[in-house]
Amino acid sequence: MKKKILIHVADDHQILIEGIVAVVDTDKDISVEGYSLTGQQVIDWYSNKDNIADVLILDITMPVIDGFQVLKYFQDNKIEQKVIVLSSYDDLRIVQEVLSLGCKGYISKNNASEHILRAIKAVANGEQYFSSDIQAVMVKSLTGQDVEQGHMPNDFLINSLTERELEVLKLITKQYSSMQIADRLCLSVNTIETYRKRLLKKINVKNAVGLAMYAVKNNIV
Amino acid sequence: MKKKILIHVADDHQILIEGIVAVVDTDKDISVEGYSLTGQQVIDWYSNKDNIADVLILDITMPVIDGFQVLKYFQDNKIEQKVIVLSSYDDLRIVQEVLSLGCKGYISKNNASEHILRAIKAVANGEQYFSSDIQAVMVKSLTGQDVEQGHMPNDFLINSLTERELEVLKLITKQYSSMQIADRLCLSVNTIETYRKRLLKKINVKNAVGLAMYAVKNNIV
DNA sequence: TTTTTTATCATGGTTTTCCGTGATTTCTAG
DNA sequence: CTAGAAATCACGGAAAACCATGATAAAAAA
Repeated sequence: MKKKILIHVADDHQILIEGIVAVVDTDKDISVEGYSLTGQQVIDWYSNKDNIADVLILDITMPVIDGFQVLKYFQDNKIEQKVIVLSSYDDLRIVQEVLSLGCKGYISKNNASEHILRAIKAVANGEQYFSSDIQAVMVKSLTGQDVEQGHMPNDFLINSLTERELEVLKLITKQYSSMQIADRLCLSVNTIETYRKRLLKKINVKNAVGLAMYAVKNNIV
Repeated sequence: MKKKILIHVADDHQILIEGIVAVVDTDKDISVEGYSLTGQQVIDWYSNKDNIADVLILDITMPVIDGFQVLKYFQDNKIEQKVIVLSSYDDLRIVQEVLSLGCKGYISKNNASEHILRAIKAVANGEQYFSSDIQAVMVKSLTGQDVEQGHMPNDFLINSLTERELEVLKLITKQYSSMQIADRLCLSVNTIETYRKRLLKKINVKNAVGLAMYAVKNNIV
């Protein structure tokens, strides 16, 4: 008898975990080792025992410590964990980001149930796996087509923002004016305006609204 | 033998439906009649056959036609359907909004699995049901405490925005300037500026960023 | 150590947003 | 029928955001 593939599931919505468990239970080759409801729990688990799971199913959107940070934790601590990211967003930048953080598969929640079993088996087997809609956006971007309402020519990812830029960005989303931000951070207004300009350029949006939308999308807020 | 409670589940994430089915299947008094993956499917279903489900589990966040619109459809067509709203957000305004649209229960996805069975039975029985974290925000608001980072004194709900206002708001979130919006809608720039001002006042935010954040929160975008 | 990045500030000019205030028309609900 | 939304437009002024460009010091990386 073959050894079962052990998976660990991390998602802040318990009900979604139940869904995955239900689907996975229909397959005799896979079994759920355990689950985490927060990013912190995942990190705790991997810091205590040695990793037992063959594959980690990881939600990106979690409060406090999100999927990105969990992946960074693995990277920083040289933990070689096969990870499949589960996300509501089919944004190419997120895909790029998690891939660069060493994740092996990416499936969209929209059609998770039909892809998850194949994804787990593929990744456990050392391959990569992407659900069909994610493949679609990847192909689109390769063929130069517009992806996600049209601002794809950006090499600029979340982590290319510096601490300060991120700080300013957050305050912008709180509707602070440049002057208020300057006061808050004890800096010159000119400096803040410079950050604004840089953010606009880096993120490649037209105005503060674009920055806010970007911040939301990448759950910076 | 008692009759089973029939439920219908609507959520755009298939995997979440599987989760609910898995949980509900553990209870002998409830069974899942069917499910919908889009708001349109829900409406279609209720417009064809006569309603068979005792309770509808409805996700608020769905593309194109969201939960709000489904509830409005019921209201407009005098369909008396017991509905439990399932949401990722514990924002009081959303709770108020769905309640005013005739929904009988509201549970947060965060702890859906522990509340869903009780919620279904309560609602099927003509009662109301709210998951614990939702009750918490309701209590907070009643005791006058701040709910959800502090701007709760607004009588201004999503539906108090007119069609035009909503249209302008959407374009603002797409980073259009007033002039561009005017062009797009074939209106005077002055008119658009008027809408901007009205939106700021109604929603009670400082600037366009605030409008964008509001739009995101209330999934207008 | 040299180069690059980050953080900081500045000047001057253009565009856009924000604010107050008020007016007309059409449509709708009392 | 009439009062009130809703949609439309206008003017003038203040504030804020956006744009271009460049500079300096410290820290980090190569």
